[in-house]
Amino acid sequence: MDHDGVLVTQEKPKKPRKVPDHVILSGGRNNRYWVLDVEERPGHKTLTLTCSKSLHPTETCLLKDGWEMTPVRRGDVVHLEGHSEGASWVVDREQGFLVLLPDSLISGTSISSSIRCMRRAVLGDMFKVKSFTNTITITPCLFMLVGCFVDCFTGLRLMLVHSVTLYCASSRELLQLKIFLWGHCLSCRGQDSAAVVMVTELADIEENVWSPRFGLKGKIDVTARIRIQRPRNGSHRTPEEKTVPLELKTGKESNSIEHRSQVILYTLMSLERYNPEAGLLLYLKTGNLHPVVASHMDRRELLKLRNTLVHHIHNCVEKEAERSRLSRLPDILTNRQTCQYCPQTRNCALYERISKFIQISADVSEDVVHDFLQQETGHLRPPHLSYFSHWMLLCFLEASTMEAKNGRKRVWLQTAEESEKNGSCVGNVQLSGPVMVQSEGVFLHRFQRNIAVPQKGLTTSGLASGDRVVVSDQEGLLVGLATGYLCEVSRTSISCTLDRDLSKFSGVLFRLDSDEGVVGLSTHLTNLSRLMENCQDSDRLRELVVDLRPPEFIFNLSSVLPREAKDTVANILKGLNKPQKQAMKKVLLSLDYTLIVGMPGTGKTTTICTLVRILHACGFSVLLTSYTHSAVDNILLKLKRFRVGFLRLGQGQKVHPDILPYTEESMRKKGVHTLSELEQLYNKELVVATTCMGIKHPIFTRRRFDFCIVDEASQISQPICMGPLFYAKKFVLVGDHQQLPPIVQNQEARSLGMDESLFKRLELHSEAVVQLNVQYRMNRQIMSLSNSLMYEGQLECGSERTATALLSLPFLISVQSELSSYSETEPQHDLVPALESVEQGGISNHTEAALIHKLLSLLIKAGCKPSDIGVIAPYRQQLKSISALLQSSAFTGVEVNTVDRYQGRDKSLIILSFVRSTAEEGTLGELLKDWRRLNVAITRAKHKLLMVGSVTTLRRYAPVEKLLNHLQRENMISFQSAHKALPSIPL
DNA sequence: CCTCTGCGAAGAGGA
Repeated sequence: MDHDGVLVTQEKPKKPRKVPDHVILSGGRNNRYWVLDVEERPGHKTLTLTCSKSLHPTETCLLKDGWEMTPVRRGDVVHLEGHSEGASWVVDREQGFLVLLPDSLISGTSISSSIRCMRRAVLGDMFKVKSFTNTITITPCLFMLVGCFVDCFTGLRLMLVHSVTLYCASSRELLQLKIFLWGHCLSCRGQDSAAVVMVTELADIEENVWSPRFGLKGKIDVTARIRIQRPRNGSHRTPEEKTVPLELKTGKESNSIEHRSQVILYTLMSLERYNPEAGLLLYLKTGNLHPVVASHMDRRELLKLRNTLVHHIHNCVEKEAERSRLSRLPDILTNRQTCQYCPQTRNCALYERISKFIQISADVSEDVVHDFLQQETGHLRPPHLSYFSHWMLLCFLEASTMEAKNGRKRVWLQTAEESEKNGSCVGNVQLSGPVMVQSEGVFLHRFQRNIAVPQKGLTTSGLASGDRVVVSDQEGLLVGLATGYLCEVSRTSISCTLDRDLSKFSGVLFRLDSDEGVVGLSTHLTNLSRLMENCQDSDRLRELVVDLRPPEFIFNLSSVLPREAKDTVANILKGLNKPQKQAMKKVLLSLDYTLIVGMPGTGKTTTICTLVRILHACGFSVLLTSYTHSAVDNILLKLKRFRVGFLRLGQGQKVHPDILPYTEESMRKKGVHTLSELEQLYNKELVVATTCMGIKHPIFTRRRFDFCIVDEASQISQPICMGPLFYAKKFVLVGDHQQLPPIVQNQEARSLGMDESLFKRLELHSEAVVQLNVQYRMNRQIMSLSNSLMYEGQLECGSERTATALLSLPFLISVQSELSSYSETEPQHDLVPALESVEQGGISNHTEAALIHKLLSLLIKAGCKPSDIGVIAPYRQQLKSISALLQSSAFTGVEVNTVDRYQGRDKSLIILSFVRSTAEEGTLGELLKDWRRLNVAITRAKHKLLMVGSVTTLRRYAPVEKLLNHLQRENMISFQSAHKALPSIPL
């Protein structure tokens, strides 16, 4: 503190910071200010702000009467409510609100749960705790019940004076609703008995509200229209009409501060829709209706809580001396009443243990806390705690990068026109035709462009079928009305399935925004937390994953093979090669786990399919998973041909059409009405298949499997990969750590090892590893590249036919003569520098693209089928510039894609464009530094591989350098100039 | 510098 009493909270010197690209600032109603400086004085705080990315002009905001406690920091984005005079705002007891990080929408229940324990609310945001009850439900929830009576009574004027009786058609249950006499504002409270409130209409049920103004979100049980009749001096005044949120509670009538706060928050969220000054709280057990008046004071205090909560959620990682670490959470509350039934006790204790572990211990050493920690985490040893905290940190780092990229805020901060330019939005559409109910809670909508506004077609919008979408109104008042999936995009209309029926908005102009990247890392965190649980499943997995206990095997196959299955198994094994058979044997003998290394082209899918068949024949149950839907379905498509039944879990939209009949969705359509029928469906098949993220399905609250198989395991991060493993006694991971690792966007997280898969971690136990090294894809020369780069000669051809297979080019000779004349006429062309260009969307190389175009023309002319050709590049932008040259119909069928996307696939002929070609000292990108990406790139071709790139630049990448050396040694580089090389394998 | 797939969700209620 200096002599003025100014407390400098930020580190001096104050460097003027640039506003990051992803931050959107604005003035006006949804204003977004960037905090340039925070000046604290006793009793108040002054912020220096700007809503312009150029950092001027600046404004100030004075925070006092408690607002100065808001944990706002330099570099935060805030929203201001109230008014300003001459660019200076005042937020105090009477007026104004400060909303910290308003684009992080916090749910009403999170805030109300923070009233008693802020720590619990923060933990609740990180860890989704699975409820202790059975989550398999068929019976409609309360809201469907209410929905039913809305159907029956909409339009009916209900005369509710003192009490009213409603019949609920679905349950034949009698609901008695006593309607309390109620005055709508505070001053009337004393004369409540004089006012009569009538609910005249139920305007909406389970309305979804996103309120970017207050940084809130929630679902409002009932939106009710009410009439307030206030007699005065015997004479009747005209009744007042109001629309208010009504919160239903089926439990005990507590009228608790949490319940009332929820209602107050709903009044804030719906401020822009109908500006309610109060809401209703209805307890169905007693039928009592409580009015909840939303005073400025209540709203103010709740928003302060929200600000504290959002601060903790956002600052879960802090940086010290260039190194990140987990931040401390709000203090532990040791109130037996509150803590006793808290669902977060384990995480609360875990977090305390790891924060002590990492930081200098705080003063908490009370016996109560000690006992609590002992009880919850006594079973964990230091390695467990450090695994947990390490991965928590990695996940938070990664989440922060994803958050920065998260485009959801564009839905309310950008106009539809602006978003359409990014190709992530379609604006100016309205409902066309009726809304169809597809199934429970799935409503099929069709939208059309508003004809009054002439615009380009919808197919160019960038939205494609299968995308997740959010529907909002065009004006930005009704944000996040519904979410769902796009089904079909045609030139004139768009259809999608939504979670709400929007038919009452006919005529309203909508915008549809793609809703990507909002998954977050809650599955990761929840899995990590689960790994630390004190229970059998978790203890065993923790031993294997964290302690790296060596896996055990038995030696006698006959003890696991049922006698009656022996012949079948022997029969199935016949089609396999040696290493594949070995893999089968190893899995059967394993007591813990097996790792199958599937080198390129070695028949991974076939192997897994066979493995499932064998396990099935032995009567073992199998949980079959992978990270992607397509990988899961690939195996199932093969499995389908044999007589192996299975149940496929997952969104129908994402499942392969041929697998659809096996999904839960289509099974349920055949008639599942009771809980036991549903259980039957879930238990019927020995084989269940889903993605790693699909494990929160209710089936897993009960069922356990003998084996869990995870395909693509080397591409899955540890916290996700372990998810399905909780549900099986033994597991099999299939992958190849020499191919692509899990994608990690955050640089620091990657450097701290987040891209190490479980497959790789466990690989140190070589006794658990079987290698599939016999491949049926590449011919001998192509295979030699990979062998010299990665596999040290381990890769073998499965047959002489594979080894010698060549591309057939029936018209080669005529093209050759043409080619030689071409070279003679334009020899200097190849000496033109082929420099890369850095554009908005990434890096590309137009010269390489042109060269590839030429190569393709020649090859196709020589008789190569376009569908046998794949063009790959590490950079997405390069695909665009190549595809742009391949518009002619002659090229239809040529598949242009990234290296990453080609993993697991092959083509007869592959042309690889390396793209990078910089002048001398240009910076090197990350992509080509990865050995594994290069390995994938060169192992996609069966018969011919053409690589196009600049040798001088590429030599700076260690992996490519090694490859080039090999090519040179083997005399495989056929052409080279100063700036360009065209290595190729002779035909 | 730039590779990309996952996913329902806020809130239900027991003391």
